Amino acid sequence: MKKPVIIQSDNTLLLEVDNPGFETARDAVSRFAELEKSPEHVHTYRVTPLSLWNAASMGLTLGDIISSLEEHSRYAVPELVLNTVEEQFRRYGVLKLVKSETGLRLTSKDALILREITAQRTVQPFLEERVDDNTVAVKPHLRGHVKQALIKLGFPVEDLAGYENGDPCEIVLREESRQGKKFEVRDYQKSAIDSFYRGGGLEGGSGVIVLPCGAGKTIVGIGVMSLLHTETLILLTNTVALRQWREELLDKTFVTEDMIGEYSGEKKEIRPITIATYNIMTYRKKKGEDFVHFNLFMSKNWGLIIYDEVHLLPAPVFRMTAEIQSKRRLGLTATLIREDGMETDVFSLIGPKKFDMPWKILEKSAWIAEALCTEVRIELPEALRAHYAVAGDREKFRIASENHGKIDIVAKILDRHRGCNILIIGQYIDQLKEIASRFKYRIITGSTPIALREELYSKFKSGEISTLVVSKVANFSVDLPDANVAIQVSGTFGSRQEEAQRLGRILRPKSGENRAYFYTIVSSNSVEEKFAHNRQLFLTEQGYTYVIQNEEMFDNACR
DNA sequence: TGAGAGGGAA
DNA sequence: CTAGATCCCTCTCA
Repeated sequence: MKKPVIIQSDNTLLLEVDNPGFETARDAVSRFAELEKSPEHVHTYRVTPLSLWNAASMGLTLGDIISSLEEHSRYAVPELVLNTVEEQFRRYGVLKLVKSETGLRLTSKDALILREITAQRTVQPFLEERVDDNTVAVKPHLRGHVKQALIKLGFPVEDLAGYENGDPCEIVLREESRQGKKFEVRDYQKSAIDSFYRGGGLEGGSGVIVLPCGAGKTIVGIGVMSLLHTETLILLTNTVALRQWREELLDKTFVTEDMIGEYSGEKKEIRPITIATYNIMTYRKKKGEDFVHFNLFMSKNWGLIIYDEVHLLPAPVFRMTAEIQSKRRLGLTATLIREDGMETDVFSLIGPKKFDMPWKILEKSAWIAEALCTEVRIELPEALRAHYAVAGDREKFRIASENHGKIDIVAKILDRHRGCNILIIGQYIDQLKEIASRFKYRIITGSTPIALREELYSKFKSGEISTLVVSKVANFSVDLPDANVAIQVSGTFGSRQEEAQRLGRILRPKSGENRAYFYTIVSSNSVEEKFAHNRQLFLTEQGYTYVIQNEEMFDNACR
């Protein structure tokens, strides 16, 4: 039997999808390589420095990686690839930050590399005197800056300088939630908590935990808090998430209401456990002035800072985080991918990836629903084609996205899943309004008042309403109820995390048949196809396949 | 005092 | 890059 992987000397790995060894190879390779392209038959992964460093920090050894490559490769692994893998992998840990009695030290067993590095202009401002051949003193308050500068030179630092303990705060998990339901931390959540707390040698260090939507990231955060027993600052994206965290804390721990503070536009409470939005942290009176609420970081002796949805962290919060490297930091996310090149900042300032679990494995053990993804491709109607041909690039995307023909497909899908809880998700308000009025469904957009949203959500939950039309609000609002069918009629310019979030909407485990359906409708032969494809990359990496159908195939499948 | 609209930011 | 959503502040009105 031919093996599934072809390794090319440019560090890309080609995986044959139809090969019987595909799944095993994919699971092995995705531990240390990133998915780059995923057309039908051959998927391309790339080994990057960052993917190797993350692997290294998760405890994978060079031997593991090389034997994975050799095991799945059809031909001999190119010498060039072996060399780069080895060189990049070894760079993690060449430089270490440690604490001495007198301060912070950068050390390396390799005196030559240390000399070369410390001669760099980008690093020098953060350094003090040389101690010996293998040691340089670092300005203690510039710990984050030096790490950022070094990773940009290609040398990720292993930060062993330790952490300051914050003020104590007792956080004890309940065995029964306040509503009387039995509460148990799931096995994979325990492993996640454990790999954060013990991984890397320093108790309760810093790093990122990656878990799919619906897999209980809040519980992981709370679990870590219950090990550290310290005053904690929690940062998150919006006020709905804020309330959700608060509820979970009250429900799953013995923490009382007066211990939890809300720091947002409305309230400015600072309590042993304080929950704040990123937005307020980045607020300033005028452009270029100081951040008004920066002091929140210093206002208490925090022992742990939790960054929810760490992939959305705004740049100023990175800068603030550089200043507080002696605090323990936990990042939570469903998708570590950032499309803006801040990956190395996450790595050096929050920490390396500590835990990651393929969605498909959670699906197998029924912690999340099984998802069937279908991409339906339809032609642009004759009337639009002429207009499309002469339109500019931006306009083309919009024309393709709002393709009228999509509405007929929506009708067919609705027909097929009669009686299910269905969400119709899209990006353009006009398009969504049209769909809503044609099928007589209620619509929720950013301008829908909170009270009305909640009313519609609860009707949806109770089954009074079977179908809702939602705009981009669906990407953010965590309290959007559970559905088993999602129909995506348009999406943004190829954001992988958006697709993941949207699929996450329907992944909460279902009673009965534990299965969910995700449809995305795309205009064929248009710019939309390319973007749709890019959106799917992350999910493909996680092992989901999109069944691609044209209109005719889709009709046949409906019969 | 609180609700609600409007503006700016990223 | 779009269009959309969010959040925070300030101002106004009752």
